[in-house]
Amino acid sequence: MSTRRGRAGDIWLKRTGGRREAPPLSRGRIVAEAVALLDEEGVDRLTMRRLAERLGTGSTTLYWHVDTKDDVLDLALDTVFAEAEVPDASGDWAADVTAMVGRWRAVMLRHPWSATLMGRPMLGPNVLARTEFLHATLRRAGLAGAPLTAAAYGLSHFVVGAAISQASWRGSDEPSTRDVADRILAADRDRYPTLAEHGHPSDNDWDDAFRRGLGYLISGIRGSVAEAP
Amino acid sequence: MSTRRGRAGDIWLKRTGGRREAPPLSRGRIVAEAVALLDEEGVDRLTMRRLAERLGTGSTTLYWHVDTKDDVLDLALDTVFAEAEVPDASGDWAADVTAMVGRWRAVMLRHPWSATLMGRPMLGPNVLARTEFLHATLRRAGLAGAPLTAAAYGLSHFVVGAAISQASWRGSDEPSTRDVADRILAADRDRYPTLAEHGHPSDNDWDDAFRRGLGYLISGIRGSVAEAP
DNA sequence: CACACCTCTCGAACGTTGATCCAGTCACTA
DNA sequence: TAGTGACTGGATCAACGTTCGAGAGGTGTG
Repeated sequence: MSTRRGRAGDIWLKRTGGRREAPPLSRGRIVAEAVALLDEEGVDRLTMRRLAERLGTGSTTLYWHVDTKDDVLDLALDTVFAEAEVPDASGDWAADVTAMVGRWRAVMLRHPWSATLMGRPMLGPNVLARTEFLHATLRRAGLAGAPLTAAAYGLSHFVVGAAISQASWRGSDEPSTRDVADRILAADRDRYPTLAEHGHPSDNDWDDAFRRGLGYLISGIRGSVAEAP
Repeated sequence: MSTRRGRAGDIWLKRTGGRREAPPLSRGRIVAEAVALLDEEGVDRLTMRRLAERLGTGSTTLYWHVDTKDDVLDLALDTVFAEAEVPDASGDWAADVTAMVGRWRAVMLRHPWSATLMGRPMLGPNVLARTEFLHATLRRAGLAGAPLTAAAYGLSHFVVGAAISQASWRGSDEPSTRDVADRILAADRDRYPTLAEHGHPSDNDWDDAFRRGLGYLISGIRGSVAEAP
């Protein structure tokens, strides 16, 4: 008998290969799984334990790769923004801005949890790259200084606000926020006459309102660039 | 000796007066204290236990007046919006809108937690009343149908986005988000040239950017009303 | 006076969470 | 063979939102 460290047969319990059989846990795998979990179950179902379970590890293992749960959220948030492709610069700044902002919005609607997470500083590289594109494009349009800042911020505020509003509408469906809202407006029709008259938006209405609203903003920016070139 | 129910002397333990000595716990008192707590310590320090402690009651008592913690947040959120006074309608719709939206923003900056809570459906009476005012004012300006919806939504998206962005900037100061951002931009100056060039906004810059951005939006709306009256 | 009833309070407790401690396991090097 | 550094996870902690059920106080009814 050779000297043994463990019980006989537990070779089969040991992990195989030069490394682990599955790709070893990494920050990247954690974040990717977090995004999947957030997409499937929403932001308040994301638990370190549940996340670890999906990854096939112990929950405490995650803390080797990540400092806190907030870090996971920050990383997940920045990750999804990579989906919003940065358009090539064409000659038409308004078209470029519209394309970028539209994709940005699409990403947030595809991952509704991302909209609700926007209350934290967004300093990830993907977010910054897209903000940089906005600034650069507006600069090419002839803006600079305070007007440039205002235009870039205005556009991003508009997208963020739009995504949050729409996501919060669609997020909760028990017993369908729409019904609740309808009942409120019906009950106090005299208090909110204009609101009640217009009813609540369908998905198409949201898209249309977004396009139009963005149009207002861009035409306002264009006006300011025209009058002081 | 008269017949006694309790032990001798425990009169002093009983509460005095026809009712409790302090005004009895009520939904209103709970919400008011919640707002105070949120203002002082921020959103993730709001605990049912801490809230109850400040009210001098047991934590479980709150659940008689309120169903869940989310209800407290919803109520607190709507409550602060009452601070944004609804302006009297003047002849100038743009001025009215500017006033309303400016006060709305001021409220959210005064209660930064409110900005981060915006990811939930806002159906409280105070929020609705202010949204109604926006709609009604724009209607008086000559808008109707889809353009009206787009304009009203656009304005509220802009305010919400602006407040969230600014609040998230000011919210965390450890070790001052500004420093972190500066370091990131300094490290990757070549990746974010336009961004780095403009630096990060002071409070005055935020105000200025808000005013200008709102100006773009309103002038865009005005343009659309002029060309199709 | 007794009894039932409604409103309101709260201690104990349950299950879950984010996070820490520390004892390990593994591959690699000297 | 011993040692090192990268990585894992079981036990554990304090805190949380919420439920349960036992009550206290006031009001009404006979």
